[in-house]
Amino acid sequence: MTASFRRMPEFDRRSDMIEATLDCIAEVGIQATTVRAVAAHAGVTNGLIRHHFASKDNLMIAAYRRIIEMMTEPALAVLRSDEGTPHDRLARFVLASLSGPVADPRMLSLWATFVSQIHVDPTYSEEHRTGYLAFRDAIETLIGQALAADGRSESAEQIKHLAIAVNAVIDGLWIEGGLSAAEIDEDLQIAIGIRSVEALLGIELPDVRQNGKAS
Amino acid sequence: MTASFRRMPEFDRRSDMIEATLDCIAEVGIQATTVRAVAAHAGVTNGLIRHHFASKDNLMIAAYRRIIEMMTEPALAVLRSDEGTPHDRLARFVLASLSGPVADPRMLSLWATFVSQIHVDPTYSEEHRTGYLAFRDAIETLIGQALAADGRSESAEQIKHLAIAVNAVIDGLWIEGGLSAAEIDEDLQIAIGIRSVEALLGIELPDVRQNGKAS
DNA sequence: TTTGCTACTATACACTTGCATAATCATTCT
DNA sequence: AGAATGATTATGCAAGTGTATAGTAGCAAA
Repeated sequence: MTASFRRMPEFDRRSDMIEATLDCIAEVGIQATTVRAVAAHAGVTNGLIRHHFASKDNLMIAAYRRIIEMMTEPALAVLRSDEGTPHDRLARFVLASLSGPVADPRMLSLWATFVSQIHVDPTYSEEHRTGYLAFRDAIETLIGQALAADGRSESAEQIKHLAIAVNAVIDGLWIEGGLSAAEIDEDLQIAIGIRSVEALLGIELPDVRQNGKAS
Repeated sequence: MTASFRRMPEFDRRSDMIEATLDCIAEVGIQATTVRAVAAHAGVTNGLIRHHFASKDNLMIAAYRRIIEMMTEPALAVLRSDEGTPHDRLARFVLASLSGPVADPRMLSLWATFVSQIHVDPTYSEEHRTGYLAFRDAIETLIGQALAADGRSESAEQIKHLAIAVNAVIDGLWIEGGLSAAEIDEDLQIAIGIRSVEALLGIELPDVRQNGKAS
């Protein structure tokens, strides 16, 4: 007997499965994230996964791409938008990196899972590189603009070093938040982030909390 | 036919297997780190692992404990030693966290592997908490002493927030170093770390590079 | 040397794994 | 309506999984 089923557009089904994969990894870990477990989570049979993704590896890579996108998108959106002063945008960049879905502890589990694969499978390594460089370039650009607006004239290399430091604080706070979970207040975390960036760069940032696109 | 073997003291064999487990995880990932793979790496049969560790889970937990120890020991050693000024010790703490075996990219893979398990298995969660708190308390203590030495009088809460920020920079730089591997110079990484801590705390740190126990 | 202990090996078992294959059923095109 | 297409299910397989169990052999004590 064959159970009845609904047909779905290619794209939606793929997304469903990728999302189910992420759910599985976050909930039961990569070891228990089998093709069957993902299928069950997505409400389909395991055979279907192989139909849409040639192999489990492909599914995992697709899931990794999705995670990178979810983690960097909010912050990169700030870079793309030309609204606000450089200081404003820098503050919103920090805010975007430490709040919302990005700050979800679940995201840390997923990120850690894939990071642990980077030195194992070169495919992950490549995916990581792309996302990482985009993120740090964004910080570098924003820092450069903010410093320029203050009439400062750091060298390109100095700016790069500052970007590394700022990137590190953001990453570190993000991890700390994801690991300590409910223990640390998200608002406090953000406040520390803003204050740290101010200290690192020697600038003052406006308060951009909550209202994502304040003018 | 039974192959010949050497008997070893309980402790050494356990250490061997834990080390083999870490090697496996770093080289082939947690998925391929099977009991048999670990046994092969340690040069014993799989049955022996179960003899020394009741289950694979126990082996993994033991491996996690080992990693935590390897990662925090050098820095905590700085805290324990009473040599040098507070500023000196703070600088050496940063140095210890970003150099030597701790900075080995392999360490990042291992760390990420276990972090990805924290939200899955509460056992890992507990192990993590212990190590993490010890580390951040150490930073808090060192910062408090350094600020006091400069005649500053931050509140306990302010110091805690600064510790969170400093911890974040160190963690972030450590990760950045582990992921970018040979791309970033370790000395530069350390220099950025020291400079960042100086900026975050508004203090000046001595140069303690290479000579771990300079006066 | 003999005895006892247990670290250690060898083997097997039940179960899970990713993947393959063939049969179905929903949809679309003519 | 009828045929073609391909998304979807059902089922099976070979390899690999953690673990259990029985036997072997190194080593210490007598």
